[in-house]
Amino acid sequence: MALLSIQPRPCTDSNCRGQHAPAERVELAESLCGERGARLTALRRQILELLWESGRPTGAYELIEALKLKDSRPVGPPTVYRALEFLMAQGLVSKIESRNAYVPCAHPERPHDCLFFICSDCGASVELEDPRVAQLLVEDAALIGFRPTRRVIEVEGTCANCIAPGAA
Amino acid sequence: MALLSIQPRPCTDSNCRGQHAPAERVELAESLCGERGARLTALRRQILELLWESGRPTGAYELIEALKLKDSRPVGPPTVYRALEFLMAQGLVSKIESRNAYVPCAHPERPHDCLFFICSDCGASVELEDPRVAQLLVEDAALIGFRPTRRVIEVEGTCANCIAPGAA
DNA sequence: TCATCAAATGCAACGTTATAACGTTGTTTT
DNA sequence: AAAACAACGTTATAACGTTGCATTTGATGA
Repeated sequence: MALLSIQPRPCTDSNCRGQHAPAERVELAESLCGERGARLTALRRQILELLWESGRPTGAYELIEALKLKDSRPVGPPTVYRALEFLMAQGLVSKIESRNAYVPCAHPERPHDCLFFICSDCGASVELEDPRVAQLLVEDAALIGFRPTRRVIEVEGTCANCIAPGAA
Repeated sequence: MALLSIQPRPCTDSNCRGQHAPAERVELAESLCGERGARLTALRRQILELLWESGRPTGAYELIEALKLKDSRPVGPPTVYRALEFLMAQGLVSKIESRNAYVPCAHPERPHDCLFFICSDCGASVELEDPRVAQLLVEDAALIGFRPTRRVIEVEGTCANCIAPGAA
């Protein structure tokens, strides 16, 4: 259970290559929800924190376990899934479909069709924005008269760390 | 259960805009497996047929039901999942991750990183190839030192038929 | 302050998707 | 025939997700 190791996590977004601590990210979520009149309750906030602290796509049932450890509050699956639904609706979290797992979004402040690169070795995921890909998908959709609503782009493979394990 | 309605299915692949009947597609699969020394057994073939006949992403348990109806042979989940695994390994079938469902591939004769457009209304899916998207993903992966193995690109939305229901 | 209402959460049961573990069949090779 | 192997069958169970309803919480207004 690496869920409780609080670590900054690299943000490899094409527009932003700094480092962000979970706390910082959660604060941003807080203020965004404030602006929008959406309620980031204690539970929702806690789940978002866990996702930031995890550093890899995390399953709903893993979150349930982590919440049990964190404050001995037992939470059922519906509760967690509802919280995830809220977080996804706010653009704060995305689902990794190929893993049935959830990741926090680096840039919830703007609409985001992200690419996810997921390492088969270590399980870590990296989020990237590429407007060129988004544009091509729009064009391809138009070709067949298709009106897109949601995009899922996930690339599985081996991340830089796991290719060259010397450079931890 | 629309699984047993045998219909040709439009192939909207960027290189091929004709129509293909399921039988034709299964024959191609047969000959490909022959060349490769892979065994397209009765069960595997039957599942591939069902997928071509279905015309939309189809779940493993739906296939189990369809097999029951088709020849009163009861088949368990592991059997179906193994057959799907084989078909995917041969490039004959892809999994639609956002639906937990499976579709036959229009062009198993060559390696294929396909885009899938899935209609939220009618459930139909259309397969498209776009080398430009593939190329961008390769570039983006290189940017972060990532070595890709598998790509999942799925666009949900509304298909042309469901946007303009007059033109059935 | 208190009644009220809606949103959020708790809870039990259930549904769906996928795999583990182990046994059987059937074909090929020797 | 016996060994070796691939495919398939069977049972159970893991993993993921939802429904339906009861309860709590928190904002709003008389």
